Amino acid sequence: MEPSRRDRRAATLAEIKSAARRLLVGGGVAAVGLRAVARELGLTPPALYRYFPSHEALIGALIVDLYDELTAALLALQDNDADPDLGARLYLLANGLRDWALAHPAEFSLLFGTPIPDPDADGHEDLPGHQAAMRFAAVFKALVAQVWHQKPFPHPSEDDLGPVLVAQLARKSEYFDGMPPGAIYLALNYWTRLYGLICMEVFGQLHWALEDAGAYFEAQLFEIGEALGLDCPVPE
Amino acid sequence: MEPSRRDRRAATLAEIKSAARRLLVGGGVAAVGLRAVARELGLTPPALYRYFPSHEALIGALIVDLYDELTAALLALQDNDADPDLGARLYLLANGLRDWALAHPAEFSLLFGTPIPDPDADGHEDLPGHQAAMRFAAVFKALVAQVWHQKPFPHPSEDDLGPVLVAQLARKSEYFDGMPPGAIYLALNYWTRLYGLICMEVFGQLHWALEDAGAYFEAQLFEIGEALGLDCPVPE
DNA sequence: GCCGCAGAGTGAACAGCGTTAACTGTTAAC
DNA sequence: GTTAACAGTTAACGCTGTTCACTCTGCGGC
Repeated sequence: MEPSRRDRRAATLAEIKSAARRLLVGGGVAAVGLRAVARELGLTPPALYRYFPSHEALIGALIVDLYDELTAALLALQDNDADPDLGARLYLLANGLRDWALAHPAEFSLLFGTPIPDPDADGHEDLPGHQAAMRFAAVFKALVAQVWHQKPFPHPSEDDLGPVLVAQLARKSEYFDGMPPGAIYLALNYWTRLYGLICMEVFGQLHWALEDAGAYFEAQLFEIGEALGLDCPVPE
Repeated sequence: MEPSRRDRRAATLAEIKSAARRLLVGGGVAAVGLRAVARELGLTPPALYRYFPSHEALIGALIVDLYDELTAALLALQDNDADPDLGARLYLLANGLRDWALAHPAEFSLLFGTPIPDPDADGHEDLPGHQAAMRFAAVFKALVAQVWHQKPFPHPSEDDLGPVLVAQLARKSEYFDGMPPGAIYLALNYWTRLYGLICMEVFGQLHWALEDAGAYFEAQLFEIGEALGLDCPVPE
């Protein structure tokens, strides 16, 4: 059976994204040019406009794909190792993110590197990457919420945080499956520190102090896990 | 007295960098083009090659200037408010960095946003921005070291950190004015968390959770200051 | 079974980019 | 007063994303 017209279109579309990614890992975002992609699969630049309305759209599609791939990888990691201990699962997740980032620095840079300051644009919530990013974030959020609901961890009181911060955190209580502001604060801390740490390592900003940040990351992971009331496994 | 030849050269050089910065704040790094700068001061693009050997060099000079400006601003902040309490000074410094970042997001992005993964280049230590960045970092380092030497804060033992991490940290003991690995670890934490936090806020990655990260930053600053044994002033 | 139309792809072109080369004035120095 | 360095220009090259007009191919409707 010959490939139908739609199949052929889907196939070349996949080829385009494949070539784009190959260029990405080879030379960073800057190397993913319209002409370079076209050159890669032996056709002329305007031909790509049959598949993407612009260069930016191509990059956007690439971003979505990468987010989904990362999300799937993390979910698979969770499923494969069905440890009943949620702390161990969170530990696995955090390490999985770091491993992915270190194994795919170019892709990680595209996803998490300087996502444009975006001054005060309101309608920036429906740009392609945003939903995929939310799906990715939801993986961590879900697990942290599970941890909370299994064994609520000690968290700062509302008096400690102050009314302004509490009001903002409380607004996210629904999203965090009913967690109280103090617990959301700790969840936010977890993400903030994990994210910051991985970014700094991948982007080489820790290099001046530590040539191999692995041990430091491990120690930090233990610290931030502790804040969530779980004694993370430190597998020597 | 007429301006000498050297003065004129210095003047246009300053004009170039001024125009470059104007474009930077107006439209981000991408807006700082050779032709755009030339257009800004009414001359042709090749004329700029009398002042900078390449576009990259121009950006590099801009980076150095911005680092120095930021460093000077932080030092001035320290001098103006000569609080003898080192904790208060560190608090002031951290807040000063955040204020500068929020007031100059485009400049901050240029300095701290995704500084190229830079795979395994060895000779990247002498690129223009690096020394300026080190001078900037030294401001924080010096103050933290002062804090330590005034009143050594409790720090994790070498057994807690593990031999691998301790070995790496110990290598920086000289740079950190003789602080022990455990204390350097906490100093590194301070910088890591402060830096990560500000980046996330400026780059809008906290926006999904907090529309105004000020209160959150304040709370975090208190936390990370606590780790250095200082009870940070929580004003009002 | 032929027609027609949508889709895929091409070639030429445009505007903008960083950069280079050859050239023209001005200006300071010996 | 001559000379040489300097600031600046014009023209051009190769690169980028993008558009337009065009061709060719193959599937669907009559």
